[in-house]
This record gives sequence, structure tokens and C-alpha cells, in this order.
Amino acid sequence: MARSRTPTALRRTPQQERSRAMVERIIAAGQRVLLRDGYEKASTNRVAEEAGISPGSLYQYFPGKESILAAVVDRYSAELSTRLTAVLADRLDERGPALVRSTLDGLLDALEENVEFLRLVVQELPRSRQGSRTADLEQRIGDLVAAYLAINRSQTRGAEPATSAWIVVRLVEHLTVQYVLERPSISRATFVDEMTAMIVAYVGPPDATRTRAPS
Amino acid sequence: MARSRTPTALRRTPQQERSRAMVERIIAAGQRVLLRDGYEKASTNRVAEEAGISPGSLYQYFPGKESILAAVVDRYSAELSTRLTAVLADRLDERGPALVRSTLDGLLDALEENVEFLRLVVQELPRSRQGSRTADLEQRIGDLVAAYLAINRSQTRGAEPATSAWIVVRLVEHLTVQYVLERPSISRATFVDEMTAMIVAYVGPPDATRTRAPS
Amino acid sequence: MARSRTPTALRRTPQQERSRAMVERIIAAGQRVLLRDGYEKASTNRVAEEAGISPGSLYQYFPGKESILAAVVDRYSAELSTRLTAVLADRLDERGPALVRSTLDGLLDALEENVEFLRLVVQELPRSRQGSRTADLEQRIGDLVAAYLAINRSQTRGAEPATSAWIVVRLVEHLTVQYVLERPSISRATFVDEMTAMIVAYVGPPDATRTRAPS
Amino acid sequence: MARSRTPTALRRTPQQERSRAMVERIIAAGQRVLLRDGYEKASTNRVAEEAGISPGSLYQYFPGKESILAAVVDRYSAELSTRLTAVLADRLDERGPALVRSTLDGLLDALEENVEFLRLVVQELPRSRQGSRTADLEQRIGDLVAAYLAINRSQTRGAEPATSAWIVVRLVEHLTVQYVLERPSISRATFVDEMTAMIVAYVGPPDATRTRAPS
DNA sequence: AATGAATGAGTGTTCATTCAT
DNA sequence: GATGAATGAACACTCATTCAT
Repeated sequence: MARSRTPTALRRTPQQERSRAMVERIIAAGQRVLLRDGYEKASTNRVAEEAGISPGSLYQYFPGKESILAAVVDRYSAELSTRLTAVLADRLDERGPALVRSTLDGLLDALEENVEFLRLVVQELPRSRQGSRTADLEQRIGDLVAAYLAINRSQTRGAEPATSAWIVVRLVEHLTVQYVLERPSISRATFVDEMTAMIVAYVGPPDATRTRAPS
Repeated sequence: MARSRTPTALRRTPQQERSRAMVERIIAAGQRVLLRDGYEKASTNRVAEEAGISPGSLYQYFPGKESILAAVVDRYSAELSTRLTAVLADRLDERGPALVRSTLDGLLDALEENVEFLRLVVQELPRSRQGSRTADLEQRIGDLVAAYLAINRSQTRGAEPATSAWIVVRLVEHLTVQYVLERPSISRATFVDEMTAMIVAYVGPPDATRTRAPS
Repeated sequence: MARSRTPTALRRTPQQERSRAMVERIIAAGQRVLLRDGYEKASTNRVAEEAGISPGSLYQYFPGKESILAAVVDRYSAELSTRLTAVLADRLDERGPALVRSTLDGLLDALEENVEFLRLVVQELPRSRQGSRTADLEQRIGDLVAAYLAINRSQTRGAEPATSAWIVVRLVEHLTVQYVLERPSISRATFVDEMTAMIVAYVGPPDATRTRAPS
Repeated sequence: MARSRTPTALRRTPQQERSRAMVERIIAAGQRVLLRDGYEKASTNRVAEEAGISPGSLYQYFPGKESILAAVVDRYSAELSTRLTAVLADRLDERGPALVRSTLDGLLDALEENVEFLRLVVQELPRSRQGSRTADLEQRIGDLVAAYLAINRSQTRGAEPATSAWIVVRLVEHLTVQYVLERPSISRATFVDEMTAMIVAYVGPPDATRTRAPS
């Protein structure tokens, strides 16, 4: 019972290492099965077989089927998040349209990395099986955008930063995903231009000195 | 005995009436089961039990499980579509911000009519089970918006009407649905204001200097 | 209730005529369904549909599924029997090898008339579904053969006519059927020659004056 | 714990033993169900119940219903084949009538071992469910008989050995089976006498004047 | 007589989960 | 820890038969 909680800071015991490796193996197998067989045919037995372990062993690492699939989606979300963060890391000094443009570009890059699985998650999986990571992410990014807006945007428009942030986050998320999945006959450059124009027009130009079109 | 032979084309025989009633009963039962038990647990046997008929009888009216659930979703989509059409019918002469505002209002009204089932469809059902109704509607409305933009909007911005229409349709659809489902702490009035502002700013205000096509 | 039993000898009432016609229609439909869908898929509902009547009406003419299929097989057996009788009718004066040969020829002709259905009956249908006609026929023909043997054959061999008849009837029946169904690489002429030789050798030449090979 | 790793190739692990036992148990249950309920009523659920296991367990050992029933029939065919082979093994030096007689006797013994199941297979099961074992056996025995005839029989008759073999094999098979199943009022001794006489007369007695291949 | 909607027990099969080893 | 045989309720669907009309 008195299992020490990571005794020396970040070090893990060999058992924990092995356990983590096994969890990863199961998640990877789960993703392969989902891609190969689709959601309806993805059974625990198939995941176990794909992972090269026995069905019983699954339950040493996960409490049930749902949590396995949720972990698969969560890992994907985490990958997306990581990729996006990496891309944006060296654009931290940008502001206004350039920042928006960079964000859109990074997001599209990240989403295009694994379109097949993105399609699976968005179109095949019931939202209720998608873990909490996406919602968390929306929340966190929403907070960041709100903070940014509170600091940077012009004072001519009256909405709460939180309101604009809520709208912008969902707008960006959904439209980029749909663009990648639907591939409408719009070039990526045009899509980014349009989205940037829309967002900039909506949240207002960052520079208060800039003249706005008379309402 | 003297069963009339449907002299005027549109009259229905009693059997047809009974059949229609049964179809309705099954669809209603399917909707209740979906709401009560969720998509994964919605089985033909449960639908039959909920409808108060035997499992075999289902197959007199539907070819299989998929078609039953599809009919449930289709009926809901048809209701949505009907309500929206009705609301917008007497606003056909509006232009610009007023038209946008009316559309948003109508859409929100329609979506709020049955939030519970909207949540089910959007969050529980895999997109692939949602029938073609939604996609059809998106397409049709997209065409309408593109046509409107081609005629009405100012020439100051360069994007193709089809491009703007694609973006605006998905934006409006997703954000209104999410607003109704998430109920963020944004008043409906504010939400409509913000959306209207965003869309008008994006597609560009109708150019007052440009001659409008006579209504 | 006091329905007259064919009042004037062979005449039938109109109802009885209609009934007989319906029975025939159902049997014909049953045969088509068996040929089209196979035994395992041949359901009463399909037979009714094929006959152009409602499933319920089947039970006005037959007590159940089994009896329908039995009637189909029986009608086929009756056809076989009729054809065989017709072929043999003008050979009644023959004796010995010529009679055997004629019988084999006639039987092969009759069996080849509808090989598809013969295959179905012999290979797909459980024997227990084959009605009693075949067994009856075997019995009757066996009796005839026994009578023939009792009168015609040489007295040098000692078996009971009934014994030889039992053997010969089954031998002829099974081998001709198998020949038609398996189509081994044996010409029909050779097959008939061989069968004739075997039977004649077995039951003994009809003419006592003929020299037999020393045992 | 120290589970031996099957050092010598032919040893089986306990799991394999258990698996074999389970397969046997299912086959035996299948046979009992077939005998008790008949082919049409023999369902996987009944077999499972009779075997004292759950329906799901069936599918750990067999891929489906057909293969279970096929295994039942195959096991019976294998038993028949084994018994027949054993009986004939010590008669290999016989020729002519004695060989025919031994074969018939051995065949009748083998068939009489389990008349109940023989009846089931022959009369209840559609031929198409009888596996390939019977057809294989027919083919193999046919080849043997043809070879025997090619070497041993007199040259007085002209048919191809393959032709005579085809006829004799089917004749012997069908008549012995029918004798056992129908039990006509013919003593077994008489039946064997008659059959022997017929076959010997047909294929021709071994020509005593002809030099035999040295055994 | 004829209908055909309704039945409901039944089918073969799957699969998340358990537990003795 | 790991196994994998065993489970058994559940699934989608069928069909011989009935019976109110």
C-alpha cells in the first residue's frame, strides 16, 4: 500500500516503466485496430491480439473497453497538441494577423499529419467516446485567446473577451478540421487568407490606431 | 364491405393508414430508446419492446436496424428543416445584417426545440449514421448563400462566393449547434450580435453605393 | 356440412376444381422456389409469394410446410412414374435382356428430363422429407419384378424371387440415378450394356435352354 | 509450475489435451443432438447445452455450425473406414468370390455397428452436408477395384475396368447400406450369397486358365 | 375463402469480462 | 503478472403459423 510516489523526483521504478510501455503498446494496437476494422468492429479481443497479449491482460492496464478507446483518442489529441505547440513555439513574438495566420497554418499542418485517424475520430466515434482531452484543450486555448484579446484588441467593440474567445476557438477548430476532412475546392492559401481575414475583422485589428470601416 | 377504391388519387386505404401509423410508432420508439439507452445500447429488440410490438414486426416496416435509426434521424432532420423554412419564409425580403440575424434567430429557435435529441445526434451518433439529409442541406444552403453573395456583396474582397459560402455555412451551423449544446455563459442576444457582426464583417457589408438588383 | 361426395361418379364441383388448381399452383411455386433458393432457404413465405397468394392461404390447402415440400417431391415422383410407364407401355411384349434394356433406357430418359430437380431431391433434401411415393414405387415395382422372375427365370439358381427383386430394384434405381447425377466418364450405351449384362447374369437368362457358364 | 516444454516432439501439452477432449465432447454432443432431435432441429445452442458448455465456447473449437456437424459426420466416416480397413487387412491374400464375400461381410459388420447413426446420415442429412470423406472413399476404393480388375479378371468381357469399378463400388455401397437400414426379410447369409453371385457373375470369374501375377 | 399483419420462439454468432491456473 | 478458456447475455434477424378482418 505504502507505494512511494516517485521517490526521487522524476525517476520511475522498473515496474512502472514496464507498465507504461505496455499501456503504450495497447494504445498503439487500439489505434491500428480502429483504423483497420473501424469503430463498430473494434473489439477488446482484437486489440489484445493486435497487441500480442491475451484479452485478460488488457484489464491489468485499463478498466474496460471504453477506457482503451478513450486512451487512443487522448493520445492522438496529445500528439496534435504537441505538434501545434512546437510549431507555434517560435512564433511567440507575432501579433495580430501574422499570429492568426501562423496558428491556422500550424493547426492545418498538425491535422494533416494523420487525416485517416482524424476522420475516424471525427466521423466514426461517438463524441462521448472521445475522452476529455479535446474539451480540456478547447478550454485552455479559449482562456489564452481571451487573455490575448483582453490585452491586445481595440476598444471599439463591446463584447467580452471570453465571448469572442469562445466563438473564435470553436470557429477555428471546426473549420480547420472540416477543411482537412472535406477538402473542398478551396486552395489552402485561400482558406488561410479567408479565415485570417474573418478572424481579424471580427476581433478587431490589434492596432487601435488603425482606421476601421464606418459601421 | 363496400371499401371505396380510392377514387381520388390522394386518398389512402386503411392499410396504408395503419402502415404509416406503425412506421411512426416505430420511429418514435426508436427515438425514445436512443434517448434513454444511447446509441450503443439501442438494439432492434429494445426498439420493438418500446414500440410494444414483436421483434419480427419491425421487419415488416424496415429492412434492418440501420434503416430504423436512419429514419429516426431523418425525421428529426426533416422537422428541423421544416421549422427553419417556416421561420425564414417571411423574411425573404431582408438583406444584409437583418437577413443574417433572422437566419441565426431561426436556426437557434429550431435547434432549441429539441435540445435533448440534438445532443444525441451530434454527440452520440457516429457521423456516418446521420444519413445524407444534413449533408444535402449543407450543400443546398451553401448554394443559396453563394448565389446571394454573388449578387449582393461589395466588390472590395476577392474571394469566390463559393469559398465564402462554404466557410459561412459551416461556421453558422457548427457555432449555433455548439451554442445550444454547450450553453456557454453568453446571452443569446450577445451571441446573435457577435455572430452577425462576424459574418457581416467577413462577407463585407452590402455595398450601399452599388446598385442592387430590383427586388 | 352435407357436402355431396362427387355426386355423379367422376365429376367434381367447381370448388373442388378450384382447389385442385390452387394445390397445383402451390406445388409448382414450391418447386420453383426449391430450385431457385435451395432447400435451406425455401420458406413458406417465399412459396406463398411465388404462388402469388398470401402466406395464410397456404394453410387452406396444406397442413404445414412439410406437406408442401412432400407434395412437390411427390408430384415429381409421379411425373417420373408416368414418363416411365409411357415409355414402357409399348415394350410390354419384350422379355429378358431386351426388357431390361428397355427399362433402363426408359428410366434414364425419365431421370434426364429434369436433372436439376433430381439433384435437388437426391442431394439436398433429407430423405425424411421425400414423401412416401418413392418407397411405394419401390415396393410396387419390386412386386412386379418378383412376379416376373417367378414366372420367367431359370430354375438353376435358388434365391427367392422376392430377394432377387429387392436387390435388382434398388440396384437399378440407385445406379441409374447416380449415373445421371455423377455423369462418370462412361458412355450411356456402355452403361446400359453393362447394367443389362449384370442384371441378366444375376437373375439368370430367361431361357432355361441357354447354357450357363460353369460355376 | 515446472511445465515440461514437450522435449520429445510427440508429447502434447495439457492445453492441447484439454482442447482435444473438448472437441471430442462437442462432437459427441452433436451426435447425440442429431440423433435425438434430427438434422433440422440440431442447433448450435442445443449442441452447446448438450455438451454442457456455453454457446460461445463452441466457437473456440469450431468456426461455425457447419463445421461442427461436418466433424460429427467425419468422425463417423472415419470410424467406418477404420473398421472396414481392420476387417479387410487379414484377407488381403484372397481373390475372386472369397474376396468379394469378405468385403461384403466386413462392410456389413462395419455398417451394423451403429445403425442408428447410419440411418441419420443416410436418411436425414442432405448429401451436401456429408463432407467429402464419403466421396473420397468411393474414389479411392473405386481405384483399387479397377486395379484389381485390370489384373485379375478374365478377358471374356470387354468393359473398361474403370467402368466396372464405378458400377461395382456404387452397387456394393448402396445395397449394403440399404440392406442394413431397410432390413428386408432376407437373411444376411442369403444377401451376401446373392451379392457375391451377382458381382462375380458381372466382373467375370477370375479366369483360372490365366496366369496370375505372383502374390 | 382469402388475407396479410403480427407473432415470438428461435437462429447462428459475438464479445466484454472473469478467474482458475 | 500473465494467461486464455469459458462465459452468457445480447445481438440482428427469420419464419412457420395464426387469426381478426
